[in-house]
Amino acid sequence: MKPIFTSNIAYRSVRDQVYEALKEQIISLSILPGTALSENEMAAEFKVSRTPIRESFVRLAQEGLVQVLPQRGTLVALIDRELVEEARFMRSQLECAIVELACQSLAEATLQQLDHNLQQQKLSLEQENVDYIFKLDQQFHALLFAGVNKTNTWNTMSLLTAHLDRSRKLRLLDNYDWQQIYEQHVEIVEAIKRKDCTTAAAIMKQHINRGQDDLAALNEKYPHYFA
Amino acid sequence: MKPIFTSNIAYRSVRDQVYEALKEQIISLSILPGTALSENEMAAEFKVSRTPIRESFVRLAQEGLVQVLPQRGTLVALIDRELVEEARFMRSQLECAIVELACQSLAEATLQQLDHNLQQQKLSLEQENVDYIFKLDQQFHALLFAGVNKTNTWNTMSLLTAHLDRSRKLRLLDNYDWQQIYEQHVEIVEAIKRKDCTTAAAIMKQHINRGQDDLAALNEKYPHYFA
DNA sequence: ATTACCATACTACCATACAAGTTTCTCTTT
DNA sequence: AAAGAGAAACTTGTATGGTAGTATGGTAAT
Repeated sequence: MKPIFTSNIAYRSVRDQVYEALKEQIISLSILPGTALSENEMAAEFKVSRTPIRESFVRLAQEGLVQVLPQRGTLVALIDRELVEEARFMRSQLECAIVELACQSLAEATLQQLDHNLQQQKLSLEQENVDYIFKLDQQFHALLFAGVNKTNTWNTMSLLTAHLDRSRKLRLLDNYDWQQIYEQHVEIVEAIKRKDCTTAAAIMKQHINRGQDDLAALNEKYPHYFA
Repeated sequence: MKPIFTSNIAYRSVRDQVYEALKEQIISLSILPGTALSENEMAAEFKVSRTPIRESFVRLAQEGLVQVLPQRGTLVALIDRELVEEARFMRSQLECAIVELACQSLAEATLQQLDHNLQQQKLSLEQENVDYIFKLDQQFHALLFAGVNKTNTWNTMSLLTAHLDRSRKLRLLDNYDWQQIYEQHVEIVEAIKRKDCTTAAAIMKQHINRGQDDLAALNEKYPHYFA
């Protein structure tokens, strides 16, 4: 009688697994901009058929992370400066609004999570564990959005900021300023605790727009990674 | 010798055509929330195989417009109030920022396009051509974003505001306030021409958040369309 | 040496076949 | 009549085959 859900509590299709794996590699620059991605090649690599590979390409193409040229090939998208600038604009606007909301009301649980995150950041900083810091940085901002019930906003924004992340990653290859980033994170949390909207937003704006001027230099240095 | 691009200046795959057609129908409520979409059915309807249908579903699922239940079926997503609220938040923040940018500098060509758009709005208003007004409204805001070189921001935002559009469409089925919408559009353009940032942003904020309170009533009236 | 041409080996796109899980209906049993 | 078991008709997920367009490399003609 009762159909009810019989299974699949956390079923993840091959398509989604491939999508996530590729996306991670593209954003982290494990796969460099401009690299050719053949359906057959990837199918062989992941030991699956072309179908789930293709469908993951469809998703990545929608986000602009790969470029599909019909009958010619699929490339990891080059870094588009226009996209990077817009991603920064979007992030700047939204993150500032979020942090002001956070000043008005933020769950106690979230504050604890933020503190915990900051502790881990400090640790990773001492250990110079760059990859993990990158993840913690992402998580820090995601926590702020989640804390004011704007998870979907974060997710949507992330579709564009993926491009920004790629340029950030490129920049951080030879220029570490994690110390400053960490300190700004601390200041932001402190301002939130004081409910000091103005300061929090000001630091956030500075925080997001830091490194804005380096983009042209990166383009000079790695011209073949840019569109 | 010269490989060059031999063809396909504006080739659109079946997948993309199906995607666009379905998306339009979902947002315009031609296909109602909760409707079952079978791959086989759609394949028969569009007279193509399941493959391009499936791939269009993948895209729609990524935007949250359809919900794929493995081995069970694919549904047009119900309207999620949380998504609608967040879409409104995101739009409010970004549109206000955009209109302020527009006050600072906007291409003359864009201003003309806006004026032309407003004329058409007025005409459609008199003719009560609702569907076309809806399109013109979209175009009006898209023009503002394009005028300050934030097309990608508009496109990314649209991924979330599609959900908002659906609730707006539902609301407009029995409640026409296009006159007010048109007047606000006029005021916004006038403020931009005066380079009056404050007023422009204020009206825009009001413009975006109009109808915010109706969502609960809609949920009451059409409960089976909501999640 | 250079150019034109053609065969070949790619590519992604679409169609189809098979697999595995879910729902629904029917028939049997009580 | 009600309930349970099982077959059949769905569903989406994955694999594979065929097609058309593109890039490449070799060959022949100039």
